[in-house]
Amino acid sequence: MKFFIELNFNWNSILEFILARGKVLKENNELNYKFDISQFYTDFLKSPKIFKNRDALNPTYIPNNLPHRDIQIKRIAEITACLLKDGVPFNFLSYGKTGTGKTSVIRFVSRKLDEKCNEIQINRPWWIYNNCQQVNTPYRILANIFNTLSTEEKIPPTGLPKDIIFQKLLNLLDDVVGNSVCFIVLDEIDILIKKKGGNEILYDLTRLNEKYQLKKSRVCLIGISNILKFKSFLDPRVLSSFGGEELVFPAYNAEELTDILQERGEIAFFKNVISEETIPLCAALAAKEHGDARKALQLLRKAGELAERSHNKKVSPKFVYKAQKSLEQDNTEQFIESLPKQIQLVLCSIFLIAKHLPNLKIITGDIYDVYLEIYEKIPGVKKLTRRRVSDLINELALAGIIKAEVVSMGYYGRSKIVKLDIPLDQLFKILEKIENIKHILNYKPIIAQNGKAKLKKNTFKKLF
DNA sequence: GATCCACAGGAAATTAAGGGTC
DNA sequence: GACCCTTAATTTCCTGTGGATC
Repeated sequence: MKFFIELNFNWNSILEFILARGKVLKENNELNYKFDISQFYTDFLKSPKIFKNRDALNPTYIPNNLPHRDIQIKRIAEITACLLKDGVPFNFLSYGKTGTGKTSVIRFVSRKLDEKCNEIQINRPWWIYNNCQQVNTPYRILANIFNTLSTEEKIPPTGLPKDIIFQKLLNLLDDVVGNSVCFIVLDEIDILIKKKGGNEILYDLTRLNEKYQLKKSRVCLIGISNILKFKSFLDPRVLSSFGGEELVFPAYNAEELTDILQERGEIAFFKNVISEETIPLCAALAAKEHGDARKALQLLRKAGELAERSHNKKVSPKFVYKAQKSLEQDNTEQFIESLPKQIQLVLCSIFLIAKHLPNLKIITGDIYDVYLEIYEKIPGVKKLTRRRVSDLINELALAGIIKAEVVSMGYYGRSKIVKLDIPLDQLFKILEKIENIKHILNYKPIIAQNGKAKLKKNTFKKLF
């Protein structure tokens, strides 16, 4: 499809071709092909066994050794060690980009600390993990902590006043945690802070020990963030509660990622399954993406699975390249399919303009106009305002589906120029799979019907 | 230098849904 | 059942933007 773009072919004819071809292939497939699941399992069993422990490549797997994180492990061990002598560790913050081992190091230290508590026969601390991307309202954070500690009573998703839950939590902490410490780990804490009430709940949690006078138990707060500058959003009172304790997790380089993959590979695969060049290649590809160890592990796992499916005994570099392509496609497809209907409609509006007017600079006003033309074609979808559609465009840009750049055209106003960041044909194939959307894909927007893009007082004329 | 355009985007208000208490 | 509470999604209102044009 790349050469189609370069030669500037007419998209209508291309899409008609794709549609027609797709239809023929589909019909042929339906007539001649039947998937034999029993045979598939039989064949799968005959394929060489290459995975010894597949879970070792999961991001949640904590190995017995974490390479290149000794400094951070030592620092957290120093902060938390006082617990072994009846002390209360300081609250602290950890920073680092995605896949730099922040959560893994904390889980690793928590496991070692638990083992030591068992060894010297003192009460083990509680560890409560809260990912603020999923649980990010004050109410839900309190409910999550309560529900983790409580085996009987559970807090519902909504309904109770916050102060009631707070009081229940205080009682529960003393009952369940007893004379020990409860570590509350707030992953992606920056998301919480940007939300209304985020600073207040942090303030309350950091003051549990003093202000609310827990009788027996103690609480220690650990904040984890991907954003180095997030402290600027913190309330000074909250910031002071973290006592200046901070840990930075630098990104891994290719050599460090190679070491990590080497160790995990030995746990995950049977001996001599991985080609010599495979691990350095995975490491190099992941290092390009900000040294993300999670990506590197995902790549190695997918490469292994592809080799297994094609009955190969070796995980060679060709499977790494295939895995990379497959992961990118899978992620985009899954993401778009899981989007709410309204945002899918906005994306569909952009698609229709790009399809029918490939040379047009797409602006927010055009997108909204096309959105107004198509939203009624989907049952149960109500019209959104321009303001909301503007936010949805931003969400698509944030997800990397489109590129959006604010430009000023002086006397002709200010708008956003939007460009698709994935190939048009790939987007077509994804949208075609969405039940309520697929029938709109052949619609021709009014701006394409009369051959005139939005030109208010010749606005954006110079952009053509 | 004032005016204008077409929005961008922040903040507060509103709405609907889910749930609890009395 | 009335009322209270929370949440997420959305609307409404508003100010800001920045460079071409007047």
